[in-house]
Amino acid sequence: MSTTPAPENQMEAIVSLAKRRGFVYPSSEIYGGFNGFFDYGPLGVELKKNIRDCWWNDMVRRRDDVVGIETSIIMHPKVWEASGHVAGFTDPLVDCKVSKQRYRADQLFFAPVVIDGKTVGYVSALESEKTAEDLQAAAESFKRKKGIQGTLLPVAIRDMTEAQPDEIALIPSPATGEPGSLTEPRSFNMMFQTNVGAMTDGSSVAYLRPETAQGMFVDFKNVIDTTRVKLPFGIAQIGKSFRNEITPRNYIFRSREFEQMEMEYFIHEDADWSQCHQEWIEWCRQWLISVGLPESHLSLYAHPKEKLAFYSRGTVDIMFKYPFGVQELWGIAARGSYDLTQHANASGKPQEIFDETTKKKFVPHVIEPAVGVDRIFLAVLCAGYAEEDVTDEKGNVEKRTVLRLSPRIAPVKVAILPLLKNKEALTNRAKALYTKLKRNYAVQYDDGGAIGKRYRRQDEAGTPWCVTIDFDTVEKEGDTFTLRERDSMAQRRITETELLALLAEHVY
RNA sequence: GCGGGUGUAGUUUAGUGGCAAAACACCACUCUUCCAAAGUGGUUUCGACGGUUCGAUUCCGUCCACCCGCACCA
Repeated sequence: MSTTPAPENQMEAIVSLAKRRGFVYPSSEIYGGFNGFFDYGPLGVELKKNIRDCWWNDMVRRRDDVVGIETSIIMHPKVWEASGHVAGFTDPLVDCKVSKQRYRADQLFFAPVVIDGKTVGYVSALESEKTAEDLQAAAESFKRKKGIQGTLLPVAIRDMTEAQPDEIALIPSPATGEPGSLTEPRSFNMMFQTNVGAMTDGSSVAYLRPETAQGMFVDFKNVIDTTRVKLPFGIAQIGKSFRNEITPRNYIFRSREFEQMEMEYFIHEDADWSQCHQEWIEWCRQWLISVGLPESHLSLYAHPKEKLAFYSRGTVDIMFKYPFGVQELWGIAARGSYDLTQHANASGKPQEIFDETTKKKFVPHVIEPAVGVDRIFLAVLCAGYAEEDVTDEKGNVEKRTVLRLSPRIAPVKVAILPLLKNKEALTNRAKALYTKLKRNYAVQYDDGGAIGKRYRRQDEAGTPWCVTIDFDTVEKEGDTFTLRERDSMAQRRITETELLALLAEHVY
């Protein structure tokens, strides 16, 4: 019988296991932790590296039409002006301290109520089709209620980004109608700033990249000039990105420093982008399945047209059912020629390709599958985590915690276990096998404690197979070991040749 | 950023204004012929800072972190 912990406890159990076994630690923990940042421990770094390697192998090396690059994390500040991040990543927000409502400052409007040339108060309104009328009506109502005589001037509308500090306390909250509860507009540009060089004035400001994608666009010309790629082709990159998230949440799901795997697939301007988009969505879905995510936990979400960024022709997210809800895992966006055009305009360097048939130059369009390594990491942990009730020979029921990770990404592929550690014949054979296997695979040698305990220890680490060197190995013909499978706990005898074949088949 | 909750060992949790504990884990030794065996020994803890107090892990304050809800997530 298998039991799954209730959803409200599952994240806790996973976080606890991840810490206990050395997958994920809170960042800077001895200083009390640091919100939005995480460290990956010895098992975690292996798992993460395997996720990256699988993606790189499948996306770059095993394809003829995708090449890889690695661009710098800090790029010329103009990159982010051209991409729209300097302007678009800023969202000044205003809070109402009484109602706890939060407003975008540029969508919250106000006006002074001016009677006989004297400002007697303020009115406010949210952005709508008739903001001006609303404010005018509010001003008239204000005048009536206060019983002030005189001539009311037409209201002069401004939004909260233009409010003077001494005005903010006088502007009523749209929620309560009373002044005094609104905060100053706070700017939340999500790009981390730093300074390059010795000077720290405005001229030296640079940004930590909030996405790796711009590297592919900025190096587009370099790649087509120095390699033999022909449309359609992709440029891929894996690397760290940084976003100063207002509220990091859900463990490593939304953190301030994270790792992206992005690919920009460039196609002819006349190509059927919709079909290409669909093909990449399916490719990504199959890839997720290939690293062990159950199809049942995956779903697609097409962004509604009216919510798309103006340059986007369509964005589909592959969603994953996390314990805390169905959340975005992999976004596949059709971005048209927006990015290359932006950089062409900003840099003055055309980003074009020559079409031999039409003898015309054009800017390619792009399909962008973008995924976070950390989100896949969390997904495989959540999907693989299980607690089972197992009954032993005496009828005792015990809990088994197991991490069902695909052999492709499991941090340890095989554990080599001598049945007993005080019998040299066993340990010598085990060490020889260990030495041989570790040249090509991540393997562990473990002779500590009883065999059952070692099996369970490997279960928690997600090791798909254990190989036990027993007396039959060294005393009987055939040099066979016990192969114990993590998921079924089944055992069978296997030769070294068969073990190598098993690994070659499942670890790729 | 707001409201609520929570911080004690690697993990899960007891407990107290006066020597800080248990289980599991981990390490060592003995033992052990296939699913968290047994014995002995051992390492490790009151999130940080300040206040009250003769004395604070405990009470108070501030901060930090984590969880839940709201808001936010070009």
